[in-house]
Amino acid sequence: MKVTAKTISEQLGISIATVDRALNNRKGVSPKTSKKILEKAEELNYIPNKSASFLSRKKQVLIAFVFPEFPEYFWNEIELGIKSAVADFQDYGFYIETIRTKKFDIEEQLETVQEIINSEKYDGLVLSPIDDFPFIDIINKGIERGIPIYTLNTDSPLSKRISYVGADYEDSGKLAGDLLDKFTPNSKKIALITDQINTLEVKKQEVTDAKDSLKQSSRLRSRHSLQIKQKVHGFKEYMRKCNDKKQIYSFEIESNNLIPSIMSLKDELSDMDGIYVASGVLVEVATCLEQMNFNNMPVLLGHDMSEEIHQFFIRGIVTASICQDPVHQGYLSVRKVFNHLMLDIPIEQSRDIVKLEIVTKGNVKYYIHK
Amino acid sequence: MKVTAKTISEQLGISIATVDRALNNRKGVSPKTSKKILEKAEELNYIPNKSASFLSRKKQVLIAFVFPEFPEYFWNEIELGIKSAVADFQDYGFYIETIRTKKFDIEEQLETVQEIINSEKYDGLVLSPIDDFPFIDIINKGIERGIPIYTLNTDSPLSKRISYVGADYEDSGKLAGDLLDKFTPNSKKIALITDQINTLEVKKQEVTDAKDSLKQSSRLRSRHSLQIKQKVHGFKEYMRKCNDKKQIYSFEIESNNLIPSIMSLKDELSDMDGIYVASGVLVEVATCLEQMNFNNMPVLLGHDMSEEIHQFFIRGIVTASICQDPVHQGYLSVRKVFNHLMLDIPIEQSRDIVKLEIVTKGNVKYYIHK
DNA sequence: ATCATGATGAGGTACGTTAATCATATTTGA
DNA sequence: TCAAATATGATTAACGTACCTCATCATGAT
Repeated sequence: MKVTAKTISEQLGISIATVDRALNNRKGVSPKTSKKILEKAEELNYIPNKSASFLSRKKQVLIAFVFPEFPEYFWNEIELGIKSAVADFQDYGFYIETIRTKKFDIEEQLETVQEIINSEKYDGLVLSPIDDFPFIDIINKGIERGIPIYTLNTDSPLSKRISYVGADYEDSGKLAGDLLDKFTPNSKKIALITDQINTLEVKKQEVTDAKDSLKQSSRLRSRHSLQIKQKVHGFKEYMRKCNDKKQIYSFEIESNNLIPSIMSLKDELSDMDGIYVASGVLVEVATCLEQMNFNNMPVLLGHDMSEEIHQFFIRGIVTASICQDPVHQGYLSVRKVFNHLMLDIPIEQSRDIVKLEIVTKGNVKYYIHK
Repeated sequence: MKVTAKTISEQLGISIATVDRALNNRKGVSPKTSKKILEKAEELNYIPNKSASFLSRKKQVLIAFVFPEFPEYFWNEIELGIKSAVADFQDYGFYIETIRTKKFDIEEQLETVQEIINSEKYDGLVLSPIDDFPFIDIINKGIERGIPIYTLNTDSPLSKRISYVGADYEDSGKLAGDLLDKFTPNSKKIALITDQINTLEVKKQEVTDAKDSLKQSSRLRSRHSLQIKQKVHGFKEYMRKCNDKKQIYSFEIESNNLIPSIMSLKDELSDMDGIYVASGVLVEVATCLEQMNFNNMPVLLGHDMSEEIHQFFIRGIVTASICQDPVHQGYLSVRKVFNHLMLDIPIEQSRDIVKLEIVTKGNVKYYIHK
């Protein structure tokens, strides 16, 4: 019943040593013999025992995970997923260290990544870049120095990162359109709310050295993150294609002055039928909306989950939220790296797109832990 | 960095043999020494290496999974989840066989389970019972004979099954209420559609022998399955508590005459604002509704996912569906049994409730494979 | 003093794979 | 045809845990 390397060796009358050489394609086996062995392995459906393999190989791998501190709830959930994956894999000699950076501080994150690469302590790096462009160069340099780099939750698609695990934000925006459409069947006015991040202004050609992008700190500029741009594009795309009766009003609020800048929109928001908050300020918008206390409260839709948003669900202020199960996302990202580095499953520049899930009052309890 | 049994032995100056005896609480260790060793293990955060442990123990476990053939799409997805879990665990000597039974044939399923228990070939049994009552006795008998029995997707809560992995259907009905409420903000008339299954009429006291319930085959009767009863109860409960403006009209259709009995409801359905299909006949209801082609198509809501339902999403006939990610559910059930049987994680009569997920046209692609 | 009992140590084997060494073919090329 | 290169076999030692036997020593009961 159980097929081991010994089974193959016995059935073919070839020594285990040679079988092993063939299976791990080490030198010293003639092509004929090798072929015979591999065919037999196929025939018997031989699967090498991972436990024995790792035990024997005694390979140890340490991976660094770098992501922001905020939104706290979201990244704590991600960390839960990472932890549960580590529990599964640490027997195989696979270890992980997580390093948190400040949310909006792109320079700190760049420095942290640079330090990690320089330290040569880690066998791999998983990163959630705050912005895409400023990281292209540092990622590519790291890859060239032989350290595998992956992205998580946010991507830097033009870099040479090995793989991305996270959502398709274009799709996320489209789903928001679909939902708002369904929640406001006969209504017309929809608000789209976004805000910006502080990032480094970088043109691709002009950066040739990772240190360069650090030197450019004077050129900090506010703009939409890649993620927001994609959500907004998806949302508008959906509305254009599927629903030409609705009118979209876009509002830009100030990141460092959230509540006042939302409150100042009171008049505009008063006759909206629905509001879509594309960036991570759903709690703030909900807080303001509750204060405004309109006669006809608009449908409010946004992203992500937290204990606060939970409360807004219960009070009926927020109708629904679009989430990517962060625990699963964390687990998946670890698994991806494990497969690549420990099982030598080749990954060529890939994207693992996680599910978009719809959360309302009715199923929120499955999305809140503790 | 790495803590093994040897580390403990060296730090305490006690031989590995004794350390091992203490860690696996075998006899031959004085309480003092044992305490010292266990405390040291705790202090060093010693985690026995699963790989080495399983390799050494050479314990082999074979589990039988028994579930219906239909709905085909759903159970195929479950099987995918099971397979991926098996891929993770087979190195540890954990094997699984799946056995499919006919959907509505409760007698066949009882017989299959009896055969499995009698064969003594399996070290455990995971079962998705078609109905709850008829399985109480056979499960209890199996448990008494020492074979661990678990339920999956549908439960037999009054039996002594070790654990249940699946949804909370009461909650599922409530979520349906919540959604329908949100999709039909200003409307009044809601249809609730159900159908029945053929099951054995069993009173708890009267069955004392598993064979008895087989002998009673003449007493086949139609009634609502536990699952449907719970969904309907949850749905009505939600509507009662949260929305007294809506009127619910219940319709019972004939399981062996689906399409005609739905079509006969044409007049009643014509002025409904929303329809909730609580049992697994969403495709049939959607088919009929599309044919009826009302001026004001009602919002149609049901459960589960399939390629057919996908198509109805695209054509706008079905608005949303409430699902439990079947792949994950399958994976989870395997993991549960693995933890119990291989890691000796004690489970006392437990329920693992899986997430309820909302699927619409906007995120359906994440729920359809191939 | 003798014997049984239990605690402990020492040492070994096994699990399946990896990987090394050394010895023995067999083939290849000049 | 002989040396060099390559293929193969035989043997062995890890990896960390589980579990077995045998020897030793201390304790307390008789």
